[in-house]
Amino acid sequence: MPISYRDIKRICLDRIQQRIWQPNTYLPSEADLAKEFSSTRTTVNRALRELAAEGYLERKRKSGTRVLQAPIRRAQFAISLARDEISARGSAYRYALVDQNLSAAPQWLVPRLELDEGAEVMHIRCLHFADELPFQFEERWIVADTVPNVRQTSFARTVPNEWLVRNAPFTDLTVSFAATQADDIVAGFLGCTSGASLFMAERSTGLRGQPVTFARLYFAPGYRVTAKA
Amino acid sequence: MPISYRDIKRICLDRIQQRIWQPNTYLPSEADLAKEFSSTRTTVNRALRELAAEGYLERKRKSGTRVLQAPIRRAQFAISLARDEISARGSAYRYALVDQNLSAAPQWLVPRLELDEGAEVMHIRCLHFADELPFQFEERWIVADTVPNVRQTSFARTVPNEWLVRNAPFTDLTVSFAATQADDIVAGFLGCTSGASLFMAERSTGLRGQPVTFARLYFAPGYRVTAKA
DNA sequence: TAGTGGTCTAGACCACCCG
DNA sequence: GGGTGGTCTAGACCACTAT
Repeated sequence: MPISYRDIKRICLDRIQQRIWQPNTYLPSEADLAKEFSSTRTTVNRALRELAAEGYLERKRKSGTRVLQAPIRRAQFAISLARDEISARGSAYRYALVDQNLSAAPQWLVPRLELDEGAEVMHIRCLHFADELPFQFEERWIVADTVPNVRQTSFARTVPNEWLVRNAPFTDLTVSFAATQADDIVAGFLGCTSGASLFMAERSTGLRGQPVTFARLYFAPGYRVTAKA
Repeated sequence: MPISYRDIKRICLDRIQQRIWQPNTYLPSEADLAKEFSSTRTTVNRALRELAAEGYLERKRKSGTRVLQAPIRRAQFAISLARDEISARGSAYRYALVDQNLSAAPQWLVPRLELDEGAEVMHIRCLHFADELPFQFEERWIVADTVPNVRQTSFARTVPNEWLVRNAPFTDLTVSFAATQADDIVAGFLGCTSGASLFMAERSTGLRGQPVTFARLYFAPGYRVTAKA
């Protein structure tokens, strides 16, 4: 019964984590490992390639495969739809539109999305509730030239995020997290005190270089985002 | 000249993004695609496997390969050392210890790290400066039983994070982000007003189930973390 | 039961790069 | 120059699962 690349991967990871293979030292060559495991170089290659992709190893032609001192661990934060996040917590989801209107992009947004001066955007403000408590206040701008349908769309009953997934494919995504202070407006919508410290996410997407949408998501106090790596 | 799996991957990604292959529909089988590209199934397999890993496709035996409606985009935040983050911005880095002391773990930390009641921890408070401005205030607890060396270590000139990388390997990592309000102490160290809204990261690591360290990182006002996907 | 992806083998050529 | 990883080919068997 042949040994699988998964087995080889697991064995190698053990050796790394138990420091049998010391940080900053070189592994045996693929050919040698293949002999050791009675396998082929193709199979060993896949195991090591994946361990390198996961940040444990660095591979270079001729030099060989080296154990990284501090494994580069990338924490992944899944930025999902509010509905999914709330459902996953076992809470009831409700959406509510605050208002929407088509107008020229605000000045600060122009450089941010690399818009043309005076480009039309659909501005939407809305709320996401978890068990009838405000969970997230969302402010979003959708570029009308890139997503023409948006001019005729009412978001009274349609969640902007979910509509976009179906109607505006994107290829580029940038997400950032920051802390901010609730102003009177946001505080009102989230039902918190003005000046409260809020977790904020900003998300912009584009389609092959063309700007699609920019969103600011204000989370109710106490929110945190977690990732295991 | 044979076609590479990268070429195939790029062509397939184009077809997905241009909706030539519609969301929720099935791709031709690997064997058919291999014919189309005058390649082999092995090569096509690698291309599709990677696209699936990146969240564009879902693959199942017998059913085939399906285009996902909303590509699952995972934003990756590299959690790096303060020194690296500050250097990357082109600023000068400086470290300063506030204090350190060995004592019993505070009550709230016990369940958090699944410690034994009364376990000894090294408590460290320190600062990271960028161009002489406070950048991050760090409060950290290192479990002495898991990392015995810590009892004899002075962090006056040694950055805890960097020392841990060399002396305490870890296998498990949890990171979370939240917003918090600066109390008087933190405000003093960061040179901001008390009550300011701060971005906070919490990071705990373990070694095969054993707790190693827990850290709270308070960033100076205005900090944000960004990821492209 | 049949079709599809998952994986392994055995061999080959090549690109890169250190000495 | 020579060793190492990167990749492709051609073929095979198997595991899963829809029908």
